[in-house]
Amino acid sequence: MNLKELSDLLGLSQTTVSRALNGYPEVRESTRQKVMEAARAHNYAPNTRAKTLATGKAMTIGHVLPVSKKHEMVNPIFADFIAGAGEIYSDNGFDLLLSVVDDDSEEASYRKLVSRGAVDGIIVHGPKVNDSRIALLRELGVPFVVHGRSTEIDADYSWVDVNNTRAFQRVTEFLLDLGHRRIALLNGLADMDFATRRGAGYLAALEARGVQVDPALMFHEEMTENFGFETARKLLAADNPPTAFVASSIIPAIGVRRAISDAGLEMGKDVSVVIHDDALSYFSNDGDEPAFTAVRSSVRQAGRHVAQALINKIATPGAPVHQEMLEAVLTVGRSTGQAPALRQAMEQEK
Amino acid sequence: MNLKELSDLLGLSQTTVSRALNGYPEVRESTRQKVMEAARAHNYAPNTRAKTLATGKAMTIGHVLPVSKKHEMVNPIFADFIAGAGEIYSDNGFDLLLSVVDDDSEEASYRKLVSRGAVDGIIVHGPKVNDSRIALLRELGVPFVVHGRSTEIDADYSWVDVNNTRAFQRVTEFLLDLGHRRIALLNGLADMDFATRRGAGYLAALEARGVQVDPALMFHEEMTENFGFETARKLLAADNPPTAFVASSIIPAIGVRRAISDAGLEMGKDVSVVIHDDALSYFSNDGDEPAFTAVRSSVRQAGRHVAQALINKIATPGAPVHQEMLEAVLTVGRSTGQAPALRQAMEQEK
DNA sequence: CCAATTTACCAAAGCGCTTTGAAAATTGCA
DNA sequence: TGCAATTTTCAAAGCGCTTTGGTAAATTGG
Repeated sequence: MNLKELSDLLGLSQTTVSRALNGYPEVRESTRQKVMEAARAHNYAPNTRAKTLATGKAMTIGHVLPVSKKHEMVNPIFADFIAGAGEIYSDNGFDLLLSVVDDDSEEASYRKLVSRGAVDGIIVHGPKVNDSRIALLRELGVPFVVHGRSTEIDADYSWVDVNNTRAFQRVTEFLLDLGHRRIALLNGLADMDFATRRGAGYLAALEARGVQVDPALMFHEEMTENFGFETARKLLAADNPPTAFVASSIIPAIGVRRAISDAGLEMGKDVSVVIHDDALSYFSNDGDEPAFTAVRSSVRQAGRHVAQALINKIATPGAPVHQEMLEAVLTVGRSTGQAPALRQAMEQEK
Repeated sequence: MNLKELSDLLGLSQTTVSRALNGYPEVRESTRQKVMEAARAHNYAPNTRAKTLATGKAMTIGHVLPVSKKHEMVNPIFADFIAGAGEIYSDNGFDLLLSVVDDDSEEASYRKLVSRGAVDGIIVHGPKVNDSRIALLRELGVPFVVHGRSTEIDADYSWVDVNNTRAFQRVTEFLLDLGHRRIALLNGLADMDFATRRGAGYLAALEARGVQVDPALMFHEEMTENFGFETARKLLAADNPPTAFVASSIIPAIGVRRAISDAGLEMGKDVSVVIHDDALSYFSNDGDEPAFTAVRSSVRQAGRHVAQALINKIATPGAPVHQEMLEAVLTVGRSTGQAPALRQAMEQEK
């Protein structure tokens, strides 16, 4: 069923039917009712491609999912983020175009998305330090919003980010307050912007307290369960092991937990663990007393915010950039406790 | 830059430029070269919407991601599946349209996707027992492929599925061979088709060996880490605890592992665990001796197969249905060992 | 060398919609 | 009742592409 057929059926012109359907005022209310009803009855929905061609708006948002064919990693926060963004798109009549591209052809993929006129706007995932995509998208003149930020780029662009530095400074301070001095950091890949900021927060906390930084306790890797496990296993078996771990995501933290219990130690007593919790749906870390002490910031919520910001940007081209900082909430769970040394000292005092 | 501008620039007609670009024979090779070059130089790519309008093909595959607003779950295998499918789409010039919809309006969403002419084909995720979407999509006459199958529907439709029944029968037999008799099953939601098949495999193995089935050891729930943890915690604390667990995914199994070590037990010795491993990228369970004994079947690979099947179907409308069964590989890891009773018996024999 | 092909290109129609500009129908008011 | 103002409807153009049905130019064969 297309517009012509529907309007022939109703004995009206395509113009009138179109206007009736799209809520224009210059059509009698009784006519509109009839049209609406007929459309519903015949399951008519305007052809997307024709409509977007005529209006010049694609009503589509592009997401590029870079997937390395080498290590086959696909970011686990992606699904939750998309779910959040997708809710907003549905509510606003936008489609979501997902482009899965090989790591090294990401830029070409953005270019093509725009020159094909396939999307009205783009969301940038996982910005790196000094990310070249920002300059590219500005050059292409397409509206975009970054989930995260990119250090060293001072151009004005729209972003929604968690205050990573502050979050990691807080959890590190929290561990320091508990008497921990050797604190390992399991961070994301070094070129990722969020990892840089988290590292900075961690260092700021240590330095503010005059605690010596040990580079041998700082790790940058793909945030797999195995990374957490192997790193913690080695550290715990070595001389002078850390008494606490800061993990960039719940996934490596699960590996850390495994290594701790394999070593016959108890998490929250012998070794403390704090995490950044993205509130992934299959790894809920909530309740009165969550498994992990965490700075939490829902990535699904971030998806909603980013999507809304982009839609606003598309609706109002001239508007100023949208820059939004989300604060992470620090929640204490069962994975942290006083450093063993401090506990002993306090017991002796008694 | 659009076709008209490009052809004016070249002093050629739109027809010729279009044909040159699309590889038709009736254009001189030297002209084609010139056109190609100019297109590249000016970063011309044909407008997707105009092109698809003219050809009548959307060159887009639809995926519907149902997201319950209640429990906010988004299937963690989704991202990996999409990554696999997306690779195939990219290679074949298809776009991926992702529709995030609320649980209860999923059907309406398929309807609209088709009547809007937004997609050439649809992939069905997470089929339930007697899934109504199959009848719906047949009625709509749109090509589709199901990732999984739907019991009780005998209509011919295309699917790619893992042999879930066989896989779970095998792991259950494996545990029985090790002397386990009380084996808990942590399955997915009861209305999911895969859960039904897995349950059937588990039961078939027990029955074949004449082992009494204890319904109190079978659980159907959303496959979260917490489900695994809580279930195992309670079972291990109760009278007559199971000596082995079969988990439908690595995620609840991680919870089971946590409960085991919290109870002061050792996985692989006191309690055995086997899993279905979807080979999620952030939870690699491979290497010489993986953490978990598992039946493995890469969901990313499944994504590739499903996507390819759908593309073929679109290209050849008359072709017979595609039904493909993937077998899962049983790999022995560190999470399984002889049942304590059997071990004792064998030690006495010596 | 000229008719018959073949080659290389082009004008225009059409995909299904929105939107402009105009016409027809209705209403208001003297 | 008559005419201007207003409301309602319509025909046709246009969005950027593909494709049909040509035509002129180049090539071939006898």
